[in-house]
Amino acid sequence: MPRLVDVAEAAQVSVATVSRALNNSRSVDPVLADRVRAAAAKLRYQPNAIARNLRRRGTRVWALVITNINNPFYTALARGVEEAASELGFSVLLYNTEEDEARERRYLDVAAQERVAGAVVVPRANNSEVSSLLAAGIPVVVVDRRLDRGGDFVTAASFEGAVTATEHLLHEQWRRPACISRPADTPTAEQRRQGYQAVVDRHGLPSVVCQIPFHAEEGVAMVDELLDGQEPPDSFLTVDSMLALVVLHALRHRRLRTGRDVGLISFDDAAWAQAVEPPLSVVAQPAYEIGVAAARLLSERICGSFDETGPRTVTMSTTLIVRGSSRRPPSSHG
Amino acid sequence: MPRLVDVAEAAQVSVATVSRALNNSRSVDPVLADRVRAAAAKLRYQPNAIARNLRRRGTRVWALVITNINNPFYTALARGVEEAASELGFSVLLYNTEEDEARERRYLDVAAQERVAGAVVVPRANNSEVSSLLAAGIPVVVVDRRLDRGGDFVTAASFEGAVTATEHLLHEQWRRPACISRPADTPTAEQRRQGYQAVVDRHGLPSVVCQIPFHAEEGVAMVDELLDGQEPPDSFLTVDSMLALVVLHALRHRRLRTGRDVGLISFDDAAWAQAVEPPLSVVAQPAYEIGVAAARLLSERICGSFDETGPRTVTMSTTLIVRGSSRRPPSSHG
DNA sequence: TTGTATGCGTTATCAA
DNA sequence: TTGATAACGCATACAA
Repeated sequence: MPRLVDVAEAAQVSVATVSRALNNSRSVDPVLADRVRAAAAKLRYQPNAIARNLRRRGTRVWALVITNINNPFYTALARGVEEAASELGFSVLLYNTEEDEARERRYLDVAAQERVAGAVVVPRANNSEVSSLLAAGIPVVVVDRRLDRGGDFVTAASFEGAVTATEHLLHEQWRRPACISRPADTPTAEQRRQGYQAVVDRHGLPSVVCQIPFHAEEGVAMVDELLDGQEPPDSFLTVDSMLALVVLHALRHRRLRTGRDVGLISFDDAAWAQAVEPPLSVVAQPAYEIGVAAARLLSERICGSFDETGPRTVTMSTTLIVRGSSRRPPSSHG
Repeated sequence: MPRLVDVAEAAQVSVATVSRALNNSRSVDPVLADRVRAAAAKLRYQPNAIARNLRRRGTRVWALVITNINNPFYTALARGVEEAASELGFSVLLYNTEEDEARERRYLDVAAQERVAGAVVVPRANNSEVSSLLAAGIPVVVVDRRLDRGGDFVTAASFEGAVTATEHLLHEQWRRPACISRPADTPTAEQRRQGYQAVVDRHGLPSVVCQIPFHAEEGVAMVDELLDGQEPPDSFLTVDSMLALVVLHALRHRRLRTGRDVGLISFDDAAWAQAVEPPLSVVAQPAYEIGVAAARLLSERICGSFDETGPRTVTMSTTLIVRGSSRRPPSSHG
């Protein structure tokens, strides 16, 4: 690969002039600049980012650490981050932790070693450690799941969304809603569970919570168990779209239909939500916008415009979208 | 951030020894090595990958260029690439082109400038240019969509998969299958269309092809138009799962039911395929495995073990999974 | 405005 | 086995 010196030689100028011309920094004679650009083009010169980074003491790369790339919520978020990053001139390193602590730790260390300019992180749990980044002076924007000690934070209003969803179920006259959630150390899932709990408590209804591990094959079996219980739930709030699929699967086995025999509402407006019959009611999160917002905060921190500002929190509101799956037909009341 | 010299000072040795101890290269006195490791730990030393890369003249980073991160097929593929890369000690830069030529070009240039060790690329079209990478001596593994001039290539058997799917539709006694595809410069979509075409041609049936742009809002309208035609199709083969959603949407409007009024089979076994009623028949592609295979080829090229070997092609076979949506009930024959 | 020369933090070569 | 030192390719301070 051609280097700056090669371009300099071809253009009959010094490396400094080439550097200046190519980075259009300061004043450089238009004639020389043209000669340099021509030479660079002819040689197909691509600046060496490694050397540039070393000299500038910083990369143009962000780390994006997510827990599950198969979850459409996170891919939408990733799209937002990547798009915003790209517009700001940053590349994005993708790290998929698969909800695994060891992997998360390793990835955060690697990101620190790569000297990323900043990181957007969905922590596995609320006690995850982003200190290797912070200690290196690398700004971190925590996303989706709150962190005990982190930097800026962007999330959706999980508690409120769950409250709205649960109240909606009750309003539809369902009387035994269950909450299908995730392990209790998953901040967002836990907040949604609490929102659900607050509502059923207030109505003096029993709380039925099922916490399904992320990698569980037995998710369907766990819901089955619930349905086999003495007083099975008559409706469900699932805290992510993959759990909605689990519930739908369990219901199908028993020929139970949503929007008639049981109620169902889920977090996340998945692409398929309107393809099932009846269409799935959801609490939609602005996943893409969350990603973009995180990117904005990160870029501000990197520019140093908010050096003295403490951690900022951006909470996006969720949207209740009532479709068919949560409705209770009049005939089945009581 | 502490540097090698800081560790050296703390451990009372030279930088060379620190470097050797930390990279456990060559022989270094166990006592000194311990002292070095202790000092490094105490200082929370994180090696500076930028400097290391400059010195070693190469990064431990791959570029992954995909066209649409919202397509579950590509996220599954990305997961495969990322996971394999991580095991091999590489980080992955994610570039999402959104099927946009200019973005693709820009991303490939940036990747070249970042001096990635290799790239896994889903080209937008068959005339996409990966030359900026190849010219830089960066190995490229092309994935999913064939490229006129590229490196190694990993894909699924699109033509054959489409043949199988179309034959299945005919076997179920559907008589006017349509192919819902993508613009003709999308290699994989085009191969699937050709597979479909080969079968209908052989049976003397009319070919009904609808090419829906990637970002089209009017997808549903285009399918509507098909259904409004003089002799509307009685069944559909969609070349990706997002098109299946489009068709399902159009059918719902007309209260047409798959597996009864019309037949439907789609490429890609999306997570929701079994959640619709009836469950969706699909031609499954091993997306994750394609990603892993691409990673393997790339790593072999990087190691230089296949320097003299010409471009290799790996074709994974697809799997026909017949569920309910493609069935034609006996009552509706003829 | 241009050129020379230095240093960014490592690794690797070479001599001790 | 260890240490001093020279690159790696670029950006910039400084001198011209």
